[in-house]
Amino acid sequence: MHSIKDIRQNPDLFLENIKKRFINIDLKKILKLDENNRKLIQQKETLEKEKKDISKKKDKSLFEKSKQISEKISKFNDEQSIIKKELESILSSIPNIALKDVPIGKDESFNKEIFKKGEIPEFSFKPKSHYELGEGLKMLDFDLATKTTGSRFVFVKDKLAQLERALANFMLDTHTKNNGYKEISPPLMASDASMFGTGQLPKFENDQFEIKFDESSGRKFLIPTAEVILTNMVKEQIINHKDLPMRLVASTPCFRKEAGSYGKDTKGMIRQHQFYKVELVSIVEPNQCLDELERMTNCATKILDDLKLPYKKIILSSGDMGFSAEKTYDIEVWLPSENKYREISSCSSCGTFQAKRMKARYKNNNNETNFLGTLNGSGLAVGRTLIAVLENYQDKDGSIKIPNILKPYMNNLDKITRN
RNA sequence: GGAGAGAUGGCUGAGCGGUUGAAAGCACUAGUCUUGAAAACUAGCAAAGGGGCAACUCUUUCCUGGGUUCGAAUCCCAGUCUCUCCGCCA
Repeated sequence: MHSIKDIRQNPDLFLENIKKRFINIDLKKILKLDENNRKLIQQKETLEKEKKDISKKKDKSLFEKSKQISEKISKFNDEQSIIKKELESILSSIPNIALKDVPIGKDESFNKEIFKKGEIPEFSFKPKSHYELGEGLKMLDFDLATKTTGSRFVFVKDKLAQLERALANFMLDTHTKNNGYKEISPPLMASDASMFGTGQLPKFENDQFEIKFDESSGRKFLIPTAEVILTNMVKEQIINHKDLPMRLVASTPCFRKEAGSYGKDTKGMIRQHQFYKVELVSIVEPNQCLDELERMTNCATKILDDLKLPYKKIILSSGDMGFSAEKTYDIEVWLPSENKYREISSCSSCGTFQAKRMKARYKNNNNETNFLGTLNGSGLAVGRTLIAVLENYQDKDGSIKIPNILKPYMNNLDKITRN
């Protein structure tokens, strides 16, 4: 959320930044609302002062006047709160501003590659897709999921289920032991306020699964990513700078409607309503955001290095970035069957954008209270990593070699073959 | 599901109709002392918003929303959340 103060003080800069995002914002309307809002506040405060003075004097002859003032105040109050609400609703649906080094462009075609790494495997045969491999092994079952649940779900069975768990555990171990992240096992549902805090609400409500509770309780949503719940751990708090940075990692299921992607990736488990993801979240002083983003991205790519999976790192263009991000790196892993790279991680700095929505602050060493910086990144998407392992480690007979680093997690199994 | 208790500043915790933005303690910051540190002492220390070039000043805020009153952290109503005990249950 952008603060109206910043917009008021520097409308041109703001307008320019908004253009980079290729969205329409009626800046004039915002400024007009702000002006009216402040005018009403002034009028209201003058009356409030008057009223306060009367009650301090305790002069009975003025009591009647004070009553009249109260009525006037409540009129101004009503008027002002309407304007304030409108102003806030506009402000809350404006995305974060892209940083200077973010390539400008309206969609993913303007994303820029930073580097490629790893050896693309050569096959003496035509490499199969992960779902052909998984179904061949009888360890991925999409039809069964359709029967029990519906489309975009999958049963992972037997050794592949174990492999999926091995991947998540390997990632968690790496991030906790080597990268300084604290492991969290969080709730998988979040309140509407938390969803607002990280930016899923109000604009992207259609992508979220809402859970029906008893009528008296507040709205709750299945988390689309652990980012929501981990980031909101500092919501409405004032953190001591000595406790920063906070680095959190969680392996959780994620739930997404994928509303806007009908017909996209309908085959296989690339795009599911439910998938496991190991998520990294960092809470830092705002001036540390960019350094932390590099660090976090390195933590993510290290997993791929260890798994010996080929990947490339790209920086997203201004138009392709998520709502809350000011700068985003995507990591894309090589999928032989598609003969291209596919997203497996996305690491973003959100600057103070989410913190302002969450009212998450910290005291710096001058004892001043400021908004925190927040970052999030996948480290990595477990389901897609499973896909990448299947496809990159496949043999001609449809069996899957186990990456060396995962063997301790797989009882030293070398290979997954059909039973 | 039944019966109670509570929600106050970064934290703990007083206040229960009138300079209370709010005692006290802890934490934090600065200073004195010390070779340094600790301890002790002294001082400072809430947030949001408005006005002003600024010094500064005004308003709001004691869970949320209503109400009573000239005046509410304090009284009344509704709601949310938390805790304790009993029951039920993974």
